[in-house]
Amino acid sequence: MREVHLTSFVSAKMVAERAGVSRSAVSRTFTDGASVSEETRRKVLEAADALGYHVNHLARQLRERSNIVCLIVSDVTTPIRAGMLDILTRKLQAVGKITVVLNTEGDEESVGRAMKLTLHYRADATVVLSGTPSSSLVKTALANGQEVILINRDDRLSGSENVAVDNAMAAREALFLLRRAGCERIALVTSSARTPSLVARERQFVDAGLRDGVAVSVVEAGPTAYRSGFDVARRLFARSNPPDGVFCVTDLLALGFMDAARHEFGLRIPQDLCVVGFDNIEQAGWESYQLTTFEQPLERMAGHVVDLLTRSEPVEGGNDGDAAVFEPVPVWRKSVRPLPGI
Amino acid sequence: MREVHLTSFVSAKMVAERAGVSRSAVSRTFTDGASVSEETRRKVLEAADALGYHVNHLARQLRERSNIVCLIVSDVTTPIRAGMLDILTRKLQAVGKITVVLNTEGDEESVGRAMKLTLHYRADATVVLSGTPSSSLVKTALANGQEVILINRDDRLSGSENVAVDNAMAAREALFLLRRAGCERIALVTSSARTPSLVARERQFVDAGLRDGVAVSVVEAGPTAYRSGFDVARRLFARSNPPDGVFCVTDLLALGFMDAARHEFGLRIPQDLCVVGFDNIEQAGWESYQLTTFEQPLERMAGHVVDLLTRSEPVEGGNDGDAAVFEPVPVWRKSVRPLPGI
DNA sequence: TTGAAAGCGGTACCAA
DNA sequence: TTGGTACCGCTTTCAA
Repeated sequence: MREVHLTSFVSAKMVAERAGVSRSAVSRTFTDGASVSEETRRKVLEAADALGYHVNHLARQLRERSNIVCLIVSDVTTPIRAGMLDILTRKLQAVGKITVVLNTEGDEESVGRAMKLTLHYRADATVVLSGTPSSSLVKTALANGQEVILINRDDRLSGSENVAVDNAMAAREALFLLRRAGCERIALVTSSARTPSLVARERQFVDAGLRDGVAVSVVEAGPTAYRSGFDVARRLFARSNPPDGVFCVTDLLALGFMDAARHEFGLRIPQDLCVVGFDNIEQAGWESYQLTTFEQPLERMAGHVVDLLTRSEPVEGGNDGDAAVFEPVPVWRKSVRPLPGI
Repeated sequence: MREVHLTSFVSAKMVAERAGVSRSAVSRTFTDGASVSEETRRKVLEAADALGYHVNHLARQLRERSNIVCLIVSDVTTPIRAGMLDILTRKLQAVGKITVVLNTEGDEESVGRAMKLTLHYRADATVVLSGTPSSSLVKTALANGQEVILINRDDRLSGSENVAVDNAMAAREALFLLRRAGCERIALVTSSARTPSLVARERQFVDAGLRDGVAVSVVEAGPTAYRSGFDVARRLFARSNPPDGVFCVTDLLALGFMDAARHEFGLRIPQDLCVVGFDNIEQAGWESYQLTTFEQPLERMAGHVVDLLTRSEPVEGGNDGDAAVFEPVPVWRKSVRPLPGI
């Protein structure tokens, strides 16, 4: 490789000229399974290397798919989101797709803008991690031959594919753990972000309580964040009749809750208070927390997304079947008493 | 909007046909400052809406820039990286650019593959958050008219632009804090990932010690992670003559270190042990840690990146000037004794 | 195996 | 203001 200083991308034409062959020859050299003689191929590769040529995949897509996947997401700094993003980008890259991250505020308008961008950039697929796109935009996307995959948004939008985690199962199990530990005043801490999957966790937990004949008090924190969990615990334990067993719909809330309980009120966990979370973010395993929680099987969920995007024959006009739902796996640590009365 | 079911993107031609105008008219309708009559514009917009048309920005790039920026990054789940990614995607979107996230392992080969992708996808710019691209690839990128921005990689690659944080300043200040607190056995905990900026922090801290006449013992943990900090503390405090003041080159290391010191050895922080971190990730402010640290001014750094990418006249053939360096801001919390002997 | 030509979805220029 | 035309970089078909 020698020359530099062009200030603009080198094209196949330039390579062709330098190699003394036709543009077609250059193209063929870079498409597998095309017929080029060893001789031409060598000349082309040499010229390409000298010029620093790379095939323009965007021009290529004028005929085929773009291999672009858009990820619509908010709260990227949140460990669970960052985790999902990490795994998805990896797996997508592994199958030759590139990921455009569209960072939104999660509100309808912002998500709408993002959806339009996915259309502008001819993404093969849109994967929605947060927020809910309007159904008309989903329809447009599908009509344009784009796949739409919704993750952990339990609202079924016609035509989209859905992958989700089994909230009901986690909620039931969480209640079980708390009751087995002998907790008598059980509370559910939820967030002000009423996303479908948070709401599902909440409702299922309360319902499970109803079935068991235990009253669950529901308390709404602020946004899904450490600070919200912290603040809500300060409120709760400053009042009479505070809970002795809590299910937080998110690890982040749980971690904040634990910190306030311990450092502001001197509560011991799990002796005085049992806490269960959800997500199994890395911090839940840190020595200061050792939170018992439920892990979202991100790896498998992302794998499923990739499967959907790579199966040979995408379902015409989208999917109307059920969501693929994955079982969260319980992660037993130390924030819940193992046996009653201990 | 009515019809659906096309399974492939709608083009300007289709809109033109439906609206009964020429392709040019459609194009003009969607480029600002073009001259179209109200009447045609209306017809076009109507047809476009009915068909669900969106301009193909990828085709547009055949003539102009792509407005794609590639972010090369590893360890996305790490709070500091997630934070950078969050801010950058936001700010880039705000100026009409979209972000392709290229998730790498940080090693040369993986970064090299990513660099090639940025060329394939005709990115206007490549921003490297982790790993170091080979200088020949950087040269190729620049030769193709792409801007290359390196963040926190102190190795100067000719032609690239650099933005970094002032490691020397933080290292000096960290030592000052520890010494003022009366620490006598000072250690530096670094990671096995010998990235330029980690190495700089380490070297500068040791040098500052030398100047002050205090010996600093350097201990290398595993990769930059909580667990590494934890393990290294277990090793250190199981031996004679353990440190009483530690600068960890990363908050994540510091947090793990604190947890092991407290929970495995019963050490009190800051009474028995002072700890200083770097990054100011969210978790550093959590009640269980209250880590004194240095904040990377991500907001300003990202702002600078965007400035570089949006200035009207990019420097021909790249930049060879100095890096833009930003001062980390000290965040005083509770992991260091405020005054000697307390 | 090769080169010429057409077409992918746009934009820009030109003459009407 | 409008439509026709050329061209952006690439792949594919077609004839040689």
